[in-house]
Amino acid sequence: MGSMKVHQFTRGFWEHEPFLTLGCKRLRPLAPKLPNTDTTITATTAPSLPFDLKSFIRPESGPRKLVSSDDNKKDPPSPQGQVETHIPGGTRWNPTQEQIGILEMLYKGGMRTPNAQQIEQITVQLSKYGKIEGKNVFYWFQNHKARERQKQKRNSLSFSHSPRSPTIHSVVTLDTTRGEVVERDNDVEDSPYKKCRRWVFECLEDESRSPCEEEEHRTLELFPLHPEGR
Amino acid sequence: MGSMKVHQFTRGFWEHEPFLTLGCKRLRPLAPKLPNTDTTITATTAPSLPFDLKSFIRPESGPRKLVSSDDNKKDPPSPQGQVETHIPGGTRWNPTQEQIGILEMLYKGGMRTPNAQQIEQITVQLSKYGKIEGKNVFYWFQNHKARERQKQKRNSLSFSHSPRSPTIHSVVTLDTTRGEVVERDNDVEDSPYKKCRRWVFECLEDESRSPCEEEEHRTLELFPLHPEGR
DNA sequence: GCAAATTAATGATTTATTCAAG
DNA sequence: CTTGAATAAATCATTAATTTGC
Repeated sequence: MGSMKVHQFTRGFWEHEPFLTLGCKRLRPLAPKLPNTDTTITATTAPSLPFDLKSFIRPESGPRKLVSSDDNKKDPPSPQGQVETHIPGGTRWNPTQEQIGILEMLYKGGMRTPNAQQIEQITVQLSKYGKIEGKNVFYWFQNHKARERQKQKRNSLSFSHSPRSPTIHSVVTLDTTRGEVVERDNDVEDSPYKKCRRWVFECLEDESRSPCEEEEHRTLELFPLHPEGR
Repeated sequence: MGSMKVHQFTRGFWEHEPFLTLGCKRLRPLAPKLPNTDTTITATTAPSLPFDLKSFIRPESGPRKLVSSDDNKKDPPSPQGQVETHIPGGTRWNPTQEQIGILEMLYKGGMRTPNAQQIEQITVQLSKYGKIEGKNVFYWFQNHKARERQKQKRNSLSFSHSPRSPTIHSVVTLDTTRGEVVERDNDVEDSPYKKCRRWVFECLEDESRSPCEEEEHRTLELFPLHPEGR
């Protein structure tokens, strides 16, 4: 991955400029207060401003965003259209059986919304079984959570008719008493799978000690930060 | 006992809308903020890595929450002496005027959902005016877009009054002719502001133009920064 | 004049919905 | 149809700006 090099130019900032008021907004009705009326704000702005954005903006090699429709103007319209072209060479993640297995394990163990750090760890682990990125993990949890939820809702909603058909899974599933699973790999550490399994439970333990319920508890733990996008 | 979600109801209803607001945006807080060093804070501490994953990962195990006892909120009001007590990366981004200005410029220029690359660039630029991370940019666009939308909806909903007092401002200037905004500013190119403005528009141009270029925007390994629209 | 109490704004997360690859 | 991916809407949480009572 070519890490886009960005050499930082100027160390010195360009004195903050008055930054003329462009789009004004965010006003408070009751604000009879002036901003900094004081000072004409440093007229001393150094003329030397080596600020070559150009190198950043258009590194020749830099691929650009692409918008298929040319006339796709900005402007107010397009509430949400935002046509885009699809990713060229990028295919979507195709999880392997192992990966899914682990993810489900984590999910059943109570993990719902891993934070950045956890995602990273998970990604590292899962990458042993196939190509995967952090965002895949992130999305997986999002989707799985949502879909489990709607599945549940659907079920509870449909039991007015057929008294039995669904009756699926219920909570049972895998017995997540981690002790059971973990106990066997105390000696052999070579098997990546085993290692991973252990790691998984460690991870779970780390995150949520007890909350292993189906309920959608509001996040018990506030994550300080989150991944960039979603 | 179903899990009942308590509705907060603290949302702002009041919203008196003074038509046409031409005030200033985001006044400088009168609060304990340093008048001068305002922009220089965090100058040296920031690692100059343009692309540090750490910025995307949680910075550190910052003190979260740390709620005081619930008995009474009587927090020891720190006297004027030393106000700020927590700078460290535990607080949320507090944009400077310049940053907001640029972001709004971009927004008005049509940018709505910058991709990873763009976010990265923007972040680099904005970091010249204060501490900022990619996710802040990302969130800003999300929020701004959403709030502009609801504001508009609110407006269109309340146009039952004045038969003709259309809030004209919709289309707002913006002329992508690179740097030629409708400012009466001047022609001097030395102004950092101007340079910045040019950069902004280049950035925009970058996005809305370029017919099609295959690329591999996998800039961010870890988390989704919505590489492409859908 | 100040600082706590209020209130409006907005940054950050989570949830719901939608799109499209396979 | 299933499900990865992405966006929008809703919500939570914290901060800045004002009001208010000394």
